[in-house]
Amino acid sequence: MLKISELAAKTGLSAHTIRFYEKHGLISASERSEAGYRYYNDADIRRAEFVKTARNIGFSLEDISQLLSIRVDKTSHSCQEVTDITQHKLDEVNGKIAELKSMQNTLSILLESCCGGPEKATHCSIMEALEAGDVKKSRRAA
Amino acid sequence: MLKISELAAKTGLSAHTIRFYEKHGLISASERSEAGYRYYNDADIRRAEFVKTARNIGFSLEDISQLLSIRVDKTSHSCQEVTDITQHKLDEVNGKIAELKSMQNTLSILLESCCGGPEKATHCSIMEALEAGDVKKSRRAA
DNA sequence: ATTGACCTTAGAGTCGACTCTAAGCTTATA
DNA sequence: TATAAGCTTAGAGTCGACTCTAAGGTCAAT
Repeated sequence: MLKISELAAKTGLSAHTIRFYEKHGLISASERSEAGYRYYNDADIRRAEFVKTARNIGFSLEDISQLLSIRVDKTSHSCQEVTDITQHKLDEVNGKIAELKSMQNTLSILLESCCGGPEKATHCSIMEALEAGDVKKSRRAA
Repeated sequence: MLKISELAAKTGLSAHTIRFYEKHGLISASERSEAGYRYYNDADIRRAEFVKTARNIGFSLEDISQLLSIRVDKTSHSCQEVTDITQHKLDEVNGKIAELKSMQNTLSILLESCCGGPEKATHCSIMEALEAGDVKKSRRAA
């Protein structure tokens, strides 16, 4: 049985974050001391580590919530449900990458065009490009 | 001289956003009607379009603020200042891409490992990987 | 017995970039 | 003249994931 700071040390989450996750239903302490201190057993610890792992991969707390509800009753859920969540996340990630690559491309082109020296910015080609507006649009998504 | 909704139509920003940008010192209307209506002249419009272009590329409002202060007095600023902002942004973008690629990689591996079918999730290899915690860490940055 | 480290809670604050609301003028059209 | 569309403001709300604060209770060691 670990106290909250011990679980924090073990998982790398902060005690604050653990309480925050509890408030949002991701984690809980199956026991409390008389004084109200949280005590985490092995199952609690495994669940917390599951959350940490999923978080590290990049799943949102909402995604993790879904994964956890599959986890507690695997026989009522299919592999497809799991891959759906994962695929959806991958699509999201791919979308963001595309967006960022467009930005990267634009920024690289701008940088190549400019001397970058101590010259006055009067004829700076980056400023000119921004004035002219002739830059690819890297639409930012929600 | 354009009214705010006309500037909005012209730039693709919303009137709300234009006022928001004004509050943050990015844009302003050089004239106001007796009733207080904003009126934008050519210089104002060009400035608004500059902001829109920079925003489209992915610069933050803070970055744009700096670019604008260079823009209003180019002789007091060097190309290097402009490239510094641009390079900094590019570094940031590259960092985010690296992060997302790591996520992408992890997610792809997970997806490949799972059948994704209607089978019960009891032995789902994605769930198992999350349980085991043996997944690459894609540290999310600030 | 006292210190100091650790625990509890509800609730507020942070970040960035909007987005919206309410209440009340103004202006254009029918 | 009445209605609707459009403008004004200050200020609040939104999103996600924390992060922190205040005020107080608990526990181990000296």
